[in-house]
Amino acid sequence: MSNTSHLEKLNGPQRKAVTFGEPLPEKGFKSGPLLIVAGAGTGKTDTLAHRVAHLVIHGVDPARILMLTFTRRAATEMRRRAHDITKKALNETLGGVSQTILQRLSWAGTFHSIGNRLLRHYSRHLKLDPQFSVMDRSDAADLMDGLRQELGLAAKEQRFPRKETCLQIYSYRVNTQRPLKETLEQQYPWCAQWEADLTRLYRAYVEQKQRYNVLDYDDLLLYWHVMMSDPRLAQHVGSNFDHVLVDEYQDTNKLQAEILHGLKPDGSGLTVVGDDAQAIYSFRAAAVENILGFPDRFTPRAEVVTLAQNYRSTQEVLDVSNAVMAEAPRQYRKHLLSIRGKGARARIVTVDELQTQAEYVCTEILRRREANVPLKRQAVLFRTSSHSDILEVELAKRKIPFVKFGGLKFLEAGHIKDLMSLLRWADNPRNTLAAFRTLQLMPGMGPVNARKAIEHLESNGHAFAALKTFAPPQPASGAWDKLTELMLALADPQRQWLGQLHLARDWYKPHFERIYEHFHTRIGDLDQLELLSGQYPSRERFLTELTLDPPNATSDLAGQPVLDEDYLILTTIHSAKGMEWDTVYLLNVVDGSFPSEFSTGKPELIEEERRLLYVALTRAQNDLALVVPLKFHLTNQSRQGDAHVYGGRSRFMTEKVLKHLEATSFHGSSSAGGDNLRADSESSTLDVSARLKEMW
DNA sequence: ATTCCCCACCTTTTT
DNA sequence: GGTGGGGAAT
Repeated sequence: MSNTSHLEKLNGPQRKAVTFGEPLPEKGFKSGPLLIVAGAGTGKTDTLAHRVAHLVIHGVDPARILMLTFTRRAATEMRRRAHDITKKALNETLGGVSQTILQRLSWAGTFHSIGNRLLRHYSRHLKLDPQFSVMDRSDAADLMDGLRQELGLAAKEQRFPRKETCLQIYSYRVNTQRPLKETLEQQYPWCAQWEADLTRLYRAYVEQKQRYNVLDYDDLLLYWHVMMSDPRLAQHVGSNFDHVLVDEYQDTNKLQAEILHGLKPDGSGLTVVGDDAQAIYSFRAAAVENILGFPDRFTPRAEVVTLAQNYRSTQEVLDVSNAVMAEAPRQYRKHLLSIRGKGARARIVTVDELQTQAEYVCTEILRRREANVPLKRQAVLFRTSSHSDILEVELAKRKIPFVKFGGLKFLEAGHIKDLMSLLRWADNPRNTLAAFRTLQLMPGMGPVNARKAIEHLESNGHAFAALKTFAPPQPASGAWDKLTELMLALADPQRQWLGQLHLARDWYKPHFERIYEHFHTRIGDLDQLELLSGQYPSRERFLTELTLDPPNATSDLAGQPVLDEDYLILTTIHSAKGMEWDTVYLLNVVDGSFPSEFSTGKPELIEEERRLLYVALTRAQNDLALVVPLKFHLTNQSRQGDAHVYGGRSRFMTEKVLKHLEATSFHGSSSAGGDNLRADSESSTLDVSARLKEMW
């Protein structure tokens, strides 16, 4: 094959990973199982994308290439890179690309979203109604809570686990495929006494979901998994794909590994990429054993290619990262080597308190920007979403635009859930959870009447026409007739999606204004939701994809135009994985916050925190600053109280690590004087009285 | 049966 | 600052 220009920029191991296997005589490409162990910044996603391009060049149908990842953000990135690189490679080797080839490269996404697609497609083989709704986490918790009350578990004399805990246990047990007893003993020992009750609860939970025709996140994997445990179905599903490529393999769990195994039992065409040092999802039942044990799952063993050449960061940045990992008791000997040379020394900056930290970061960001590093090339990372609160205020004050990833819960807001419920119900009349919420939006409709109405509908085969024959309580009667009309309109299969959200909003408006005291502050969200709805081709796609892929940044809510401008990135470390920036600031490098106080109990949790730190550090290309606020307000303490702790630099900042860091400190305005005011005589004088008059 | 009001609790990380 | 639970008023 002379078509090799796409390989030119790759190093040896990368090229080996990209080309592993052999072209088939006619067209197509055959390969055995392949594991790519790739340290941070070694170009793993790029390598994966090049491999996709390589397959396509050799005539593999892009529609028969399945690309899976664990997180949404990685899925987006993988899709984008695969698309770009394939396009480029095809242009160079074949002298042109037909757009349809690229469009066929559509099987790329998270395990959950691909699961959703496959389940809807294969639903009739699974006795599954393809109109199923996908519940988000809080829907699932609501459902769990209802059953918890119903079964009388809430009123135990001894405290029964809370709904979130119940759900966590359930999810962990499902994703690890281990017995409940074992899950309880090892992960939730304080709940071990409730094994029998929990089993009862979970059985009811599963039954209820089936009755409502709803699936939770775990079900998307679980149903897929069940589908793959039937050899004939598994063979059928697997035969859709010649190649399966998985990114972030270290974060997959048992269920996902078994799904892969079912898709490609002999490992043919299976490529997985990962880095054991970046495993940070054990709380989601991720199993590092997946990646460690991958080669031996197959006979002959899977090929292993290791990438250690780091393209991203300067050696100074890598020195710090290597030093942190070197202290992990369980040694991951992977010494990252930069091809970029030494670079600037990474800094550890001490500030007196959180406000100063915010000021320091803002000051530095602007300074870097003057040095021609645009805001987009800079990022602020933190352990927990709320850690950026104070910084966000300061950024707003200084008019520095930013986008925040992770933590934000647009879909959790009550008014969004109201509207989503209404649409979910219209989309899936059996979705009683959605119906229950929607019905109670009307005045005079509480749980009891809502249940009556639902029973009435049930006995009429869930036809919305039956709403007409139900007698609602007096205060609801007006709203009731309008709801009947609305639901019939929305349920009409002829009705196009465009405009449905607007119809729903019209009905919702009076209830919205009655229910929420400060409804004005919430109207913007409804506008956003309506705007967002226009981006989806159908109601089902809107509901499902918004649940699986919620707007993850404040920017998504701030509207599109902002995205053309320069903006700073704020992100949790979990959401930052796979990303890179010129300059990275890491907040709160303080014990209790980093590692998180919730993780200080068990050694393996501490180790995960260490890997998390490693992920954070290795995001930086050129400039890295760790910020250590000395006076750290305790979260979770009494609100008015000024409780705080002093000292407590992160335990990961040992002598050996500090050796690679330049220690400095920063004094902000608040530490300058006792009265907290800037000694600043230059500020222009204000004619206050004139200003006040201007207002009228 | 519903609604309203007060109080406790809250905040890891993601699909 | 918001939400969910519990209890009293309507």
